[in-house]
Amino acid sequence: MSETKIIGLFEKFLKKESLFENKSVLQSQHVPEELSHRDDQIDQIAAILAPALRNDKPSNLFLYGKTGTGKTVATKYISQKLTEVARTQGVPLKILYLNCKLKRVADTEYRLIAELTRMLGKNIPFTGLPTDEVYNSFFEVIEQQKGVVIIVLDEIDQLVAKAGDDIIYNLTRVNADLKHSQIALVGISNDLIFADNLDPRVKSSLSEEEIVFPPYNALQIQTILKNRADKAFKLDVIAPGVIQKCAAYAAREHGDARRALELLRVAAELAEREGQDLVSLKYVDHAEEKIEKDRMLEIVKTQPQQHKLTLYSICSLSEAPKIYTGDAYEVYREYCKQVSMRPLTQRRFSDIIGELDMLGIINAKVISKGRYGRTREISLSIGKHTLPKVEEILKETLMV
DNA sequence: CGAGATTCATGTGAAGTATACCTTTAGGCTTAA
DNA sequence: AAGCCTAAAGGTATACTTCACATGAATCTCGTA
Repeated sequence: MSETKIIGLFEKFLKKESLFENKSVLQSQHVPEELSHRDDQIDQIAAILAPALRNDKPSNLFLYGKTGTGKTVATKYISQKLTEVARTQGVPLKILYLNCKLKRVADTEYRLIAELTRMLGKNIPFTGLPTDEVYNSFFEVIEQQKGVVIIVLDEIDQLVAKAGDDIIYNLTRVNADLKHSQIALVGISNDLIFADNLDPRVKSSLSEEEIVFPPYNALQIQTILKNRADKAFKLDVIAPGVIQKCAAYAAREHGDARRALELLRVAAELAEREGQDLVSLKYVDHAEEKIEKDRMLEIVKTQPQQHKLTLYSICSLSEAPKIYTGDAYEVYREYCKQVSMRPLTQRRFSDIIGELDMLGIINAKVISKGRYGRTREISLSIGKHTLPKVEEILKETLMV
């Protein structure tokens, strides 16, 4: 591309008016002024957490619901209001929000407590300290608050799956030793049956109160989208039917509002990039592909080397009708030799397959082939359009 | 022919090891009085 | 003498390995009809 051409492109970009009035309204972290269709839940949460304003410990709270049903946004919404009121009333109240899914941030006991302590302003090294030492620091900073601390643990199911439920138990018991402060837990889970596999003691203490977030239906998603679109876009840039289509797509997937918003935003971005001044229906389809692709690529990029190599082995077997752990491991060893990396044992390899499965990149289910043993049947859950790009990235970063 | 034993390939749990990183401590060096 | 830096010691979490045992249905075995 010649220089003049590039400059021409920039000029065109600047001349072209953006379709967006305020893009951040469509971002998933955005907390709107008004939350539609969640009045019941919000009232309940507010009622349960309200004692915090009188410096009493609120009940621990447990929120269930599929992804994109507004759990997180409702909690954040209430957190904002609560902290606001607390500040004006001079009540010492602290709300900590932490997403447990974040790998290498909050997926073990140590890391979780360390992160919480950091949030309260005391730095904790990533490793090296005894866990009870970290607990002590945590204790101290909590005690310094001299008030109620509400800890919101988003995607708590992920944490428990990886690190066990003692953490929660410990957290609920911390209160017994606190003199000047109290902590209350708010657990958020996408997994509806998660609590059933919990230690009964933990379960009873965590879910003193429970609130279920039902999925939105297509109509509700539409109103949500409309509300946000009005703020996010300039007048008349959305073709008729686009909002309905986004809502329909999302409703198909258990009423995931987050997904609907993302679809709308990405569709508009694509249209804008192509210099259109109208977001037409076809961009919604493109957006769906792009979102899927970006999500996969993001996950893949951030994997550690060994996981990448594991995934690459599976990719190169993806032509085969059935992939079994043993076969994948053979291929994996070959690649290890090629890039002169010391291969992991099959034991660990098996665990990594399990981890990749949890991430939703692959699908691995344990089957018994009777006389021919027991193994995992592995398949990729990467779409056709995305696979080449994924392989490319793996190849690049692995230098195969 | 059918119930029970066998078998295979790998899942899975527990315990041990290597590595990277933390704090503490002791010793040595510098500095200022 | 006090202050500062460095290196070693002692300790931890995490990722991984080693060892050992568990799994579960296709297949085999063998007694019975």
